[in-house]
Amino acid sequence: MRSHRDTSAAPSSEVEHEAVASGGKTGGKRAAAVDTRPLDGLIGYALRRAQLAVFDDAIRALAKLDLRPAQYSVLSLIAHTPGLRQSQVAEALGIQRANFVALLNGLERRGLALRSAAPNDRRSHALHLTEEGERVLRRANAVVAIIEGRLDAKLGPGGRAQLLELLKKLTAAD
Amino acid sequence: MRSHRDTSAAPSSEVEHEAVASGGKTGGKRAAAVDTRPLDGLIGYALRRAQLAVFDDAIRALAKLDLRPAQYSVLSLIAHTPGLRQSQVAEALGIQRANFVALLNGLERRGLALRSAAPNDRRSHALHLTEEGERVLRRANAVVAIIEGRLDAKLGPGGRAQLLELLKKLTAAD
DNA sequence: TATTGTTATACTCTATAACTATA
DNA sequence: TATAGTTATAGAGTATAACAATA
Repeated sequence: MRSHRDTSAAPSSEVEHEAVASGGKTGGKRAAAVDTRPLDGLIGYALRRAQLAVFDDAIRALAKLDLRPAQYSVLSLIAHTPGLRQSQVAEALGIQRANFVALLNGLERRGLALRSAAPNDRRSHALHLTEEGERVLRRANAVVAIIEGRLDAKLGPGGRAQLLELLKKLTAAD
Repeated sequence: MRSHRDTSAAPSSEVEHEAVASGGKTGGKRAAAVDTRPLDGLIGYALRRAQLAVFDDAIRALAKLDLRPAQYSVLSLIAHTPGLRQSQVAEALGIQRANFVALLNGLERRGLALRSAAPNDRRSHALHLTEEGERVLRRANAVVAIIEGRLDAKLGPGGRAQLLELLKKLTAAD
């Protein structure tokens, strides 16, 4: 997608507007990289860019199983604790229960998860994975392991533990 | 607009709840926290939760200036490098140039930024902040400084530099 | 009365195709 | 032909109100 841009060029604050008459067709008109230093030091900005970069990868990889990250997380939680109710899963993942309905409909329509009667409350549905759901989840777990492994390579030794620790501090309530 | 609900499908199999162990403690009105450990170790998941938590705060704070994070980042870049063209700013922030139009329209309508004639290319618009835009940006910078300061308190000494370093590694192209 | 699942709705964000005017 | 800005549109994601069944 993005063509490689070289030319770092010194971060001079003087911007040269002229030049590069750019009449050339095949030529070398290169877009000078915009100076993003005003934002680079912000945790919020760095966090957003990193999250987008990581999810870009994850979304593409999981798409091969026709799964989106949110669907994967739902399958994962249900598999680990069968019988969870919709509200519980939705709240744990920060999804409004109203929006969780369509998400679960999709998983159920594809035969990956199912709603069954909850034991003590006839308002609730207990959630379970089907055998197909378990199979898809296993394949998804393998995909995720590869993605996370690539991130480890980028982070270097000890990087994962360090990063998880720091992110946990940010996520904790005030 | 997805109003059609799934009437078919749903393997409607008999409700087979054999030994619905109910995950352990049934009863009790306390909302037992869902076990999210299957996800907690994932960089992707931790990154998303942290980003949402941080932005939740940032969105609320910037809303007092009627600014959203994306608008703030645009004002910030234009202020630092006046004369940037729309495509440059959009690409630097990972926004499609088509979507950047409405964003900039909003800033221009409010008198915070303006499009002026670009010197060498009559297709392009050079972007600048108005004086009001500079004023709003200064107030926004103060707001952002407070937010980032709160994050520093959570991260502890050295935490910011460490986190920025790790996030940079994740954002870098392969 | 309160809660669970549900529907409907609206608003933001994002992605893509196509147009225009320039280059 | 290619590029900058623009329009239109569609798809996800998200937030809120309201309703029926049940607690």
